[in-house]
Amino acid sequence: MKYWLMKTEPDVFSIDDLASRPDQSEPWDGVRNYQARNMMRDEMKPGDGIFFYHSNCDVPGIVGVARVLREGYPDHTSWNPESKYYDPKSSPDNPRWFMVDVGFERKFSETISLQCLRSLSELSEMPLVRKGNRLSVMPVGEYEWNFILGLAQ
DNA sequence: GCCAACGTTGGC
DNA sequence: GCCAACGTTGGC
Repeated sequence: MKYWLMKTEPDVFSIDDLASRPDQSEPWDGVRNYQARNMMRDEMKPGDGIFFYHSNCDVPGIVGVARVLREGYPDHTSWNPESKYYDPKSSPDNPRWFMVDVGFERKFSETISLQCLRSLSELSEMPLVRKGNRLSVMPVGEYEWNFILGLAQ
């Protein structure tokens, strides 16, 4: 089992949105970055843990835990001309973009802010706290996973 | 294959 | 809103 961190802008899709879905799950569509795609297509497996991260907001940080429910499959929004995620180079026969299904697990009582994560030397190896990291899906080590869960009590 | 121009991300 | 960092595009 592996661990991940997935970023989302809460104005677009927040952990509360995930929790209030009828089945508390959501296809993680719209990722248009090759590194992130490769992880979703090739590496993420059902049962893997996900830190749910809010970006571009008042207090950016980890707000809870989700779980991979379904491994990578083609992101159909990529061949829908009506979608804002449309990519003319993607088609059902030759899908360019992939997504996973994500399920709600828990919301932390308080956001573990990026500022807090940056301040902890134990987490200095995380890609998240490295300067200029823009990946919306990134792996989390088992040590960091458990350490951060400890912060959340 | 290089690299300048351009677009996007995301913290601040 | 600014801007640094980084990814993508496309001319050559």
